[in-house]
Amino acid sequence: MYSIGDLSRRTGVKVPTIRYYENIGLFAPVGRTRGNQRRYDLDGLRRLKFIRHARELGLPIEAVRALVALDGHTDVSCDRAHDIAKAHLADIRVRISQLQRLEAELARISALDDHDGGPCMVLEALGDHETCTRPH
Amino acid sequence: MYSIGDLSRRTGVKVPTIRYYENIGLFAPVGRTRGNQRRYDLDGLRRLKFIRHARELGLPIEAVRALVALDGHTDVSCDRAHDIAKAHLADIRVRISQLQRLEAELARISALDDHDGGPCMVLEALGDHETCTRPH
DNA sequence: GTAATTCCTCTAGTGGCTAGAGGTTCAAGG
DNA sequence: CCTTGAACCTCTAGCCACTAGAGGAATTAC
Repeated sequence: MYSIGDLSRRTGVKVPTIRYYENIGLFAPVGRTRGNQRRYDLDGLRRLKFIRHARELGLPIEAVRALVALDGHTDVSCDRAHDIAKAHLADIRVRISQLQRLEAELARISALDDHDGGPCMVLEALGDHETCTRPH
Repeated sequence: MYSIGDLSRRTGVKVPTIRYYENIGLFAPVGRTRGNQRRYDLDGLRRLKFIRHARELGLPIEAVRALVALDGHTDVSCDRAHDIAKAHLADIRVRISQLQRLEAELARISALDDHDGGPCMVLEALGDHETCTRPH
């Protein structure tokens, strides 16, 4: 059996975060000691690793919750997991596009040369929507 | 003079957000009416447009605060604005790289074919850090 | 036995808003 | 002028996913 600190060291998930996951009903210990300390088994360790990895992939907690609930089920669960992964992939692609547009605009602003004694072109560009070369 | 609703309609910044900006000391009205309503002048309208644009560029509030404080100052402020823009650009580039790595990993997972009656490979890949083809 | 470490619960904070409750003021229309 | 609806006000709390710290109990190592 593992203590919460054991799990934390083995998974990289912090102790308060493990407690948080229990509070939101995502991940529970198998039981408590007489001294009220949480104890987890090997399956708990495996599940926390799953949760951590899914979080690292950027999946929101509710998606992770859905995935955890699918564990060990049928082909229906496989389709569901597939849907979750694909939806998340699409979200990430949208976000990348947004950031790339921002990058282009900031690169343009950063490249402004303003050492001719006039007003600060960088400051004006940072605050002026009309000078944007494209929507962002 | 503009009311808060006037400003909101002219800038696209919501009324509660304008109040929030006042609460955090970022943007204040020039005064109040006898009925305690906020009133803003033309410079206020210009400043809120600045703030909105900078936020849309993804700059954190504290960076926006620093930029607003630079308005109308010397070459020193120009250098400072330049630094803020370049630092933010670097942050965005880091974030894009991170997301692109995530995208690649999720694309790999989404492409897994698992209809041969075995365990769900998508679900396993989503939860298993060891199967990652590269760090993310 | 003692001291240090790890555990516990609870509260509140982070950033940047957003939502809603309950009340006041203002403006338009009859 | 009166009524009604819209716009204004303050205040509290929530969103998401943690994170930090206070104060105390349990466990472990020497």
